[in-house]
Amino acid sequence: MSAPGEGGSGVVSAPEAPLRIGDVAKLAGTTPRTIRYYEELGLLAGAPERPSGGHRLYTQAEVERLREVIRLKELLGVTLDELKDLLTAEEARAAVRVQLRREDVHPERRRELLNEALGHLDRQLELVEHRASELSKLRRELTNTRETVLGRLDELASYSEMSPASQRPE
Amino acid sequence: MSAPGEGGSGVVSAPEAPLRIGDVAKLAGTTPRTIRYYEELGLLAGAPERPSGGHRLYTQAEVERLREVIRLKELLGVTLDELKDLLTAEEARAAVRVQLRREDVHPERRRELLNEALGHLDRQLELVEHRASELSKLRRELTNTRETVLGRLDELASYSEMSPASQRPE
DNA sequence: CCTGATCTTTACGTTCACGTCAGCTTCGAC
DNA sequence: GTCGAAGCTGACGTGAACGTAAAGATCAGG
Repeated sequence: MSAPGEGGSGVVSAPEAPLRIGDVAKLAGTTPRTIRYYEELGLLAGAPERPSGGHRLYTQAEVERLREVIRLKELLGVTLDELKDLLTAEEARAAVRVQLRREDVHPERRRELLNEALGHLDRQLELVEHRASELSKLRRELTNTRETVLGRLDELASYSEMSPASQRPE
Repeated sequence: MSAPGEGGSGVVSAPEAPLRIGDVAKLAGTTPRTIRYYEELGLLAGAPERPSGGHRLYTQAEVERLREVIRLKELLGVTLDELKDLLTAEEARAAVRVQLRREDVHPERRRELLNEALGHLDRQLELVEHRASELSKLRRELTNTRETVLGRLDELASYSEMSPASQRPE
């Protein structure tokens, strides 16, 4: 995906042609309205780039972000507000990463930041793991029932073998 | 939970004192309104027992059922209508079980019923397994990130050891 | 039998997560 | 520069899943 060598000008590493809201929507499998809504809620950090005309412009990264938001929404089954909190924490972590890039951060502060990030991660993990385990439980229950049904079918087949009377099932 | 030996009369195996809608709601962690709503949608098979006054009466089994409905709703993240379909299939399977109890069912018919049940189960399993795997994926991603952060913290600790300058973190 | 708590139906209100329409501006391609 | 497609900002509409209020009937205990 993403054809290389597009731009006529000699800019290296693909200048990432700016995407318009409609394109982003299609790429993420949603609608412009939804994107604006998420932006309004603060889920998508209202595209700061609004050159000349008021049209929103996005990069591929924003598409990934949107995809992630949608994915999390579906998987976690939380409200958009709750999701916002989670993502805000996520962004805090990203900010922390930027901070940590610098070498002149006091090691003490470094630890603080890392521990904070750890806390956020653990909160999310708890949520995810709980749901995951519940789902696994349900899955096991269903597979068990399935096995039972299969067993009954086998049993039925055996009987058929023994009594050649009711052969030819179809 | 559920204190044994309650009834004064000598009826064996607990006659299951009939529950009223408010009790059921509390036991299942929801509200009467929700129960009536589910009943209206056909998710709960509108309590056929309405002796004398029009008040609904339930058994413990109905509570379990309600709990299951709520559980599935949360875990599968489907609409109540979709959930109804799933549960209807589930009930079809229950009906099949009753049918299968009888011995005078033609083996051919038996197989049909069992295969039908299998189909329903497989549909549900597909749904559940898909979600479960997606969630596991997310869980893995989060744990990985967590490991990375932990690594950074370790790294930080090592540095502290090497340069005794910035000791005493607190 | 009285009374307060609980239940009944009916019906309108509410929140979430968008859909949709209106009126206007902007983009892009010819 | 013209013109249709796409975007913009309100603003109102909508379906799902209940909440809530009203007006009356019923139940359980003293």
